[in-house]
Amino acid sequence: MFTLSEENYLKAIYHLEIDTDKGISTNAIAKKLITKASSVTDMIKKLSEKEVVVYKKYQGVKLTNFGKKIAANIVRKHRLWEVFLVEKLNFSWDEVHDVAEQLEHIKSPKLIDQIDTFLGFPTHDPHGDPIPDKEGNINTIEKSLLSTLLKNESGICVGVNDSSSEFLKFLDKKGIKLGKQITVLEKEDFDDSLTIRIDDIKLSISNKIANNLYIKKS
Amino acid sequence: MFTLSEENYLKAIYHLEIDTDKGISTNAIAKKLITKASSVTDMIKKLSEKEVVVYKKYQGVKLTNFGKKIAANIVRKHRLWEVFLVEKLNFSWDEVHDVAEQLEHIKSPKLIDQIDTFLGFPTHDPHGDPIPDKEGNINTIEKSLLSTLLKNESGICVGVNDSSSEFLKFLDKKGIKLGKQITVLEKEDFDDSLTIRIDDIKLSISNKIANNLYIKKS
DNA sequence: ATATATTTTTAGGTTAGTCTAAAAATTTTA
DNA sequence: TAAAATTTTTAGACTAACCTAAAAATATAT
Repeated sequence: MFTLSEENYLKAIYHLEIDTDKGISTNAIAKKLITKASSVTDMIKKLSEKEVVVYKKYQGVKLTNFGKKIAANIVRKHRLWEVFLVEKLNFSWDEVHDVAEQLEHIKSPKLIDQIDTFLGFPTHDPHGDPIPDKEGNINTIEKSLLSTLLKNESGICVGVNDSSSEFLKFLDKKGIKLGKQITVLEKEDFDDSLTIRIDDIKLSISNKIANNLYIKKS
Repeated sequence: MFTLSEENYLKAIYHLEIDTDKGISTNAIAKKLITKASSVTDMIKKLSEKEVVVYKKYQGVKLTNFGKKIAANIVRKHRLWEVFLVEKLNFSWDEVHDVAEQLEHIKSPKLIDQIDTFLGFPTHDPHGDPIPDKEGNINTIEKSLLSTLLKNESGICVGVNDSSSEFLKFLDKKGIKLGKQITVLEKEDFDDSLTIRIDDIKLSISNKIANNLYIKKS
């Protein structure tokens, strides 16, 4: 069994490993968890003894298969709870993160199975992130950052990169939601801003926004 | 804000205060929480500084009004989650306790409000215990232990005293549920066992069982 | 009322998880 | 490739929540 703190470390390493297959550095983990590198070193030793990570001094860590499974299960719980909050309890997509951070640590296999059933076995959370299955497998779909689309390309909005409350509220204000069709009408070389069409409305969005929206090209 | 451990102490004291208006002894708390008296003394000092209990050495503790409100809120969350598990997620009444012990510590006022709404503002949990309102008030109904009923008296089963999984499973096996009409047909002086009628079936039950079932007399 | 038993508190220690500061190793730069 | 910068680890300390053992206070029994 893993403590709350151990679970948070596993989850952090899991997320960091998505971008790379190299060892995850002590500093990267410290930054993600807003803690000190020395604390990370301590915890890594503990996780290494529990055989959820492989660790050699000064070389970062990698999750073992066992560690990956534990981590994916926490992510699974997090994302299922997010769906539950939005679908059943009228939370908006910018309100769910902090509560799901707590709920993901509840230990009850039956509970999460029943939540999954109750929700009809969802495959993605409210931000478009895939929900791992019980074995920890995820179903990744082909998606591109909106900023990488060329003029006249279009697709469906399928996810966000930044899921901070501020960014999500901004999207709400602009009428940008998952499932919407988006077409790139113009790209400005000057500041990399875009003009897009969504619901037959023209919208000008900055590069920062375009760098945080995922599109499934059509 | 209170730690998980502090919340568990507050809840324990809250439950112990139901039976008495005297100070709750260190030993009673230790027994309830399966810990040592010395640990209880330590924690009591901390709770006393946080002004949720009144404490004088060697005289036990009492919750302050503030402490009562905090404790009642935890109990409220526990019982609402139990209803949710039974009503929405197909848990049986003997499976909910351990999960609710975890869920009761989730901190999100919106979450518990929405759960309450989603469930249609239930007043009692699956074991017949009343759910405190947001201010911590509980609606106590007139109820008697089945063991105190006289021959030929009858009433509705409205609660259990012991909510251990073993006892609840035993009740399931005998067909005893909340809401059932129960009539006392015989009382044996010899061992204080009872013969009762439930669903037009005659049942013989021991004093131990009768001491753990609450009846609303009719 | 005094001796005995019980309860409660104190004193001092442990573990998990964090921290700061300094030492050691690695990486970058010139 | 040697010096400088950065990263990582180690050493030592802190807090929360627990523990054991002993001392102190209270309650019980003769």
